[in-house]
Amino acid sequence: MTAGDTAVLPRRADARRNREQVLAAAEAVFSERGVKAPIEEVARRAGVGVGTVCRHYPTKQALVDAVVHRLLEPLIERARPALDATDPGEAFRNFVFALSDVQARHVALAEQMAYEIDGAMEKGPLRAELRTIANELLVRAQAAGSIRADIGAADVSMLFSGAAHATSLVGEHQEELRHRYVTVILDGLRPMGASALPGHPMDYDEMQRVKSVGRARGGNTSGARR
Amino acid sequence: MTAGDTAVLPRRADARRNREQVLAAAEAVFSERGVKAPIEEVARRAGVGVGTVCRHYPTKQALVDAVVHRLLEPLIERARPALDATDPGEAFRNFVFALSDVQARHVALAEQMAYEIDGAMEKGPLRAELRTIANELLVRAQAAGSIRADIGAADVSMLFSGAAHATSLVGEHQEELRHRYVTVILDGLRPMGASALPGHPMDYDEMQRVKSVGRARGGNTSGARR
DNA sequence: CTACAATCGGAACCGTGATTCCGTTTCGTC
DNA sequence: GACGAAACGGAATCACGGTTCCGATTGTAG
Repeated sequence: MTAGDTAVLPRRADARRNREQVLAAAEAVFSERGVKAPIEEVARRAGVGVGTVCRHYPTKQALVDAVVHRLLEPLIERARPALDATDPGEAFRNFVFALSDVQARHVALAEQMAYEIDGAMEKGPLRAELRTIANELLVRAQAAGSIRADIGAADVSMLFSGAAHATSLVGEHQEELRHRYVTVILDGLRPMGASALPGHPMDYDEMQRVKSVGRARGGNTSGARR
Repeated sequence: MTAGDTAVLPRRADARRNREQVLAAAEAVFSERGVKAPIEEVARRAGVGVGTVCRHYPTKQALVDAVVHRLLEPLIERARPALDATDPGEAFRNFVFALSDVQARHVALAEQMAYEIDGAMEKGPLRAELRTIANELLVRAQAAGSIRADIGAADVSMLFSGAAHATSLVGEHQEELRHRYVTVILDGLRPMGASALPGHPMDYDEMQRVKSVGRARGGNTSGARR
């Protein structure tokens, strides 16, 4: 089930227990204080020493990856059945809400990973599957006329991850706010009376390409230097 | 005019020149590599030593603040006349595009500042003015029936800063993408056939309050720990 | 119960980056 | 052109956080 802990599992029972506690602690700490939270904090929360954390996850990045993996899994479980839904528009909207919930819990993670180390971008079969599903849901919703046609799956990702990111900065009402903004964006994605958009629909492959350009030299390649 | 360099200006000509060069370099470096870029990089780009940078801006945060200040100023210049525009809806839309351009150039900065050190949140009279203008533009657009009524100025900020953030992760087509997403969100903000939103319109004062709650203890106060 | 290997805890080590210090250089005045 | 103060550069200092190491501890097979 947990295909992510590809590393050989510890032999001893207490080790396995600790490994799990560390992962849980990391998830909590990272969503509260962001990925920048020191490992020592994770260790303390897990009730173990730093040495233990570092033995189980030899590098901080490895720990981050593991946490992300753990967040993605349930999302996919929830999303897969949506492919058989009767109303594609409804299915898409539900998925988007679910996605934004997860993203909101680990914006800091996703971000770091997305444009810094990249990390699980290609590695994760989970990520690939998530994308496939998201794409499928979008296309069906578009075919059903529930979503404007001039939008790609990557556009959707960005729009909603942006909303998740924005709300992650506040302390209270996060959930409510996020849903508020997701709703607004969904309204903007309806086909009726949609304004003309500059550019063209962006799919995941192109986003990938376009991101790597950015990573090569900083981040802002468009526009001239001042 | 430059009310931000509140620190006593250097007496000597070359010092003033350097100060300016440092600021320009910082703006460039920060938008390219993010606020995390080392001071030494800024110094190199400005063609001065680190010591010089640190003398002019005694702390890195001070440097960041100064850069933000410099970005806000022209935006306000552009926004003020919009208050007299004939079409409030159009004025609002224009302002939003302008705002998103600036935000996109310093997401990293704004972010850092907004939820970490907070910094200029109350200090900056510029920020206050920007808010006032933004709020006014929104209210007028709503009164004119161009924008849905169940939205507050802080909602608008968050939505668009989210869009800016999302696009900041890519390397190419930033400008185009950002406008793409801003357009989608603006479509979502139209009154016609708007979906019901959870929660209530959020203004800047409440956002302020709600953010400080978050800062007190990490960031995720909503929902129980796992 | 014992012995051994797997684990653990946390101190020591290392690299990175902000800040400080001080001998040297440059500006502005007389 | 000479002098004193202002500013400079960059090496030294300091703080912080990830990673490594090793003596102490603990689970488990026999």
